Amino acid sequence: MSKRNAILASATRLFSRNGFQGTAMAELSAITGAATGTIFHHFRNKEDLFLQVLNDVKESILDQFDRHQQTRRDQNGIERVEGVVAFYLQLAGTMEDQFLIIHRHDPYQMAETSPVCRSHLESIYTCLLDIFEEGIQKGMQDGSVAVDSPRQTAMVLFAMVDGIVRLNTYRVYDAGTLYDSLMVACRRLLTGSR
Amino acid sequence: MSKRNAILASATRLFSRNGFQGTAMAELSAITGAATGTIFHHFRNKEDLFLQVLNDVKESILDQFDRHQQTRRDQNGIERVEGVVAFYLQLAGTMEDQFLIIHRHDPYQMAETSPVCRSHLESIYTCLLDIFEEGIQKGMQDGSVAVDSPRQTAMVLFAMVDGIVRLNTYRVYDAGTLYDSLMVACRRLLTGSR
DNA sequence: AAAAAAACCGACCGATCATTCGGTTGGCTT
DNA sequence: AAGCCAACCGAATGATCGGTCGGTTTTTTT
Repeated sequence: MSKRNAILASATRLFSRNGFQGTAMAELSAITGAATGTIFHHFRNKEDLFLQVLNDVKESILDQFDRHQQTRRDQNGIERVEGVVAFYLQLAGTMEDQFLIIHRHDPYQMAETSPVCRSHLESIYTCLLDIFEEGIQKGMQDGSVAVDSPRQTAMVLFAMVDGIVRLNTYRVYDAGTLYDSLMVACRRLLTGSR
Repeated sequence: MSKRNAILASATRLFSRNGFQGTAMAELSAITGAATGTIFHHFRNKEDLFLQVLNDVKESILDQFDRHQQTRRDQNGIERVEGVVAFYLQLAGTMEDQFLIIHRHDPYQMAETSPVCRSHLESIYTCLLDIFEEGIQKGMQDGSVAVDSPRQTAMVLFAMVDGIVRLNTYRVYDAGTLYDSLMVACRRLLTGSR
């Protein structure tokens, strides 16, 4: 692995665990074995490094969902939505660091001054909401889903699933056993019945 | 207002807007007019100050919900739950700073080393979940709510409502128009129908 | 193999950080 | 009025921070 990629990988872990301000370039240097000069040779400054990390996070998450979408073309609406929800929960576990970064306040704070950062965040949310909405709309056509507004339902659904993921990462309560309840809630939300 | 309270008030705003590490004691000193020596006279260190702020956040949030609960003794189960959801959304607007603090990663990170911090967080979540669960259980008795597990449903419901609040504060998408959709989702989740 | 370019190094810099400390003030008790 | 103590002050401190720079090594190009 090139030094640049090693820096990016370690930065992802440090930013997700300790946050933007809690991550020292000296620590990143010590972990990767790259001199601080090398880090600043590859990245203009700390914010630029964070932006590159966020870009990788965006690309890997969107890539995962694109791949998932292509394998589920035969399912009906509600099956697709439930599949996406399950896949989201699974990804939040396997790509913990990436999800932690977009769950922290760092990128949203940076988005207030950096259009690039805002663009990354919007890409992620647009993609996720589109996928939820697509399943809902398909369900409205094949009769497996009955809601008023597909977009708003997608947002509420996303807020619910993402909220569960957060409860899980915060570890104040054990939300790990909520999988079944979440699925029941998801089905109720989309059909109005069990 | 005493200097101590002025420090606490300004610290709440700074911690919520800029986070724990993004808040400088010198800035707090400049805003409040208190010398840095005065701040450290009232609070052992920065973490102690944050803990006091979090304690105030806990007390004010719990106080608000206690007061709200006492005025709704006549409603049936689902009305109470919907009332709590609406009140939660309203509070998230009027007590924006307090909610921002418990939405940041700062307290959860501190909770890993500080039992006091963890205790505050648990108090908040326990109280909120208990209130949701109480309404659900009342609804199961009077027939207005039909779910399997009241506690798990309370968690899913809370995750959904809190997720909407987060979507709102992050401002990547305008979630301000989701009020009606959230209420519909809430009702469906609790009854299995519109 | 020579030259050019890119990757890499680590000592160094100025700024900023949380925290300390010796001293002053003002109200309360005796 | 004397004594006391908590509130308050702000200059000073040592550590740490992001970032720079002049130089060396490695890779690519010609």
